[in-house]
Amino acid sequence: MTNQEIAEKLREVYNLMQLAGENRFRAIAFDRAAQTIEALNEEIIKHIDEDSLTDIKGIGKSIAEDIKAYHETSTMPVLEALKEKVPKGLMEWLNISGLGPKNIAKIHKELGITEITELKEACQSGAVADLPGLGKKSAEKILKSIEYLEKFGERARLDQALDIAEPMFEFVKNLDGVVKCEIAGSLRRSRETIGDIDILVAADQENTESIFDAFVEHDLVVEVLGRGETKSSIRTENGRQVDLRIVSEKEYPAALMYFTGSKEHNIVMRQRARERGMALNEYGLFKLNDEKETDFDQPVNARSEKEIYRKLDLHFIPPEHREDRGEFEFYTENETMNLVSDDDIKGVIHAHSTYSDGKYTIKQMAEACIERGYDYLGISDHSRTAAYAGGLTIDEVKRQWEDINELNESYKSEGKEFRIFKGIESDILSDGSLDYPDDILDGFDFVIASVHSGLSMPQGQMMERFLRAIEHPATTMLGHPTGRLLLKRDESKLNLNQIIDYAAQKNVAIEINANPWRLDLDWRYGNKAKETGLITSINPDAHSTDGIDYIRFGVMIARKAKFDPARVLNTKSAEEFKAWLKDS
DNA sequence: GCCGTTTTCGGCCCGACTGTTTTCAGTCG
Repeated sequence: MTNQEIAEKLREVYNLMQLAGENRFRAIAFDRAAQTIEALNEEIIKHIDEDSLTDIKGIGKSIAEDIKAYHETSTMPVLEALKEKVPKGLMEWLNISGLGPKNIAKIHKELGITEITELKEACQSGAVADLPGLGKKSAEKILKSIEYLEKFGERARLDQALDIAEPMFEFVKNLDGVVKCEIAGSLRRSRETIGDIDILVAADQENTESIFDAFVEHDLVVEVLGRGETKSSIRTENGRQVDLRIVSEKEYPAALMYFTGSKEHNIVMRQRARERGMALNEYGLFKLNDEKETDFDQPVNARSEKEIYRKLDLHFIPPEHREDRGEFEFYTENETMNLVSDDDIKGVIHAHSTYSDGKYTIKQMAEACIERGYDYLGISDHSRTAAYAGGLTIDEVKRQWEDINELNESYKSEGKEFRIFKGIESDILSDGSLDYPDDILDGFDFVIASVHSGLSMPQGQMMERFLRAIEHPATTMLGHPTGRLLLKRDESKLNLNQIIDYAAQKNVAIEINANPWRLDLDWRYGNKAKETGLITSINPDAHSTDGIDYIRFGVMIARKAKFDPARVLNTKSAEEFKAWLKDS
């Protein structure tokens, strides 16, 4: 039983409670408990064994009992009771934007339908529009949302979101009257998937009309979802929603903080303001009046996000860390955290060539690295078991080594500092062994051990497999530990906290696979990684020269996961990297 | 359902926008 599994169950309770019309705060308690458990640095099982569940903030007697029941019986009474009450199909309706729990319950109750296909029909037939409190426009909106949901999904990957957000941002930034402009929301926080895109603008009131006009007429816009005095929303051709919010220059810092989120971070910030006799909203920081209400006539002067944090006894919290996962404790004590940045990256580790399933030769990949200013390339093609990906036989490995030697010598003779390291992405076989005999493994400069098959093994077996791979003296690092593909394939069942502990102990790194489909190791394990001193490597897993640029996404995630340059292998120079490989 | 050094009961962040309403409920972030 993983933390993730328990969190999912609790979140299911939260969703079903909303649909059942349960008390809002009771429902929220389950959501908060889920959030807390996801952020734990240790396994929840430990708390069950030690009977210390209620020591965790947000978990009281009742939820502790639910968790224990689930541990013992694989069922949760509160969840089972809700499932009796709420039809399963309705859960999916919650993903339809513009349709919330109240109206879902109403439609279900009045029309007796439970499936999205039925909902679609009811919208088309006019049955939904005839319900009290709903109308023609509501039905149309629901229908359209379903269509987009079916076509594009609920969320987009980081790279997909940036492809829309960046041109949109450039466009808005340069409009007449725009004084300040930034991308806010989950994109500013470097989340691995994005729901919608938020752009914030500071402008004088007389210019807001024309800015909104230009925004809703942008080429990427296919539908205007809303247009108000301070906010407009549009949908782009690839189904993403973009919100543009315009505030005055004075309101900008508080608005930026507000629209950056996360929701959980904002809630804590508002609580902190209240504890200090102030109120924080998107317009600014204000004093409270005698009735403990926001007194808009008494603003507290704060001209930047940094100053708002200072007024609430905090140092500036970088957007990446605004998730209510320990940032308040850290930035009370510390002014900054040293975080890795793009400029720190010196080399490219984990790249494929035409020897296996890469599109370009080793030389072409190396040239692309040189062009981008990197000092070294670690080639790591697939190992022999990965036949589907052209995994290398022992003979091919030996030939590749010769190729690399030759290339390195030619760079040397040309007076170039650049060098190529010999690596392999070795499959971790089902019993946890690596994919070549030891004498071959010893010939590589580095070995990335990855799982590519049997991804859905039971957790116990999978853990044995991973721990054995970590133990192997040839293993330099683990590749994409969970095997997930974002929005497409789930993580393998793992106790990652234990894997991190063991890897750190054995001086084995765990990569942050920077491919935007993966972004694995997940940033949520950043606290655990920091605590254990785990080393990572920001690896593009490049299958082409363009793929090298994935490093950008990896750096975003590494920052979010609180990695400083010293704990990132490829911030080392080639010589330092070589020395580290020898020592480890 | 959870929480607490003003509290063990009574709060729990808060404002914009929309659609369906005649003053507000639902949804969103």
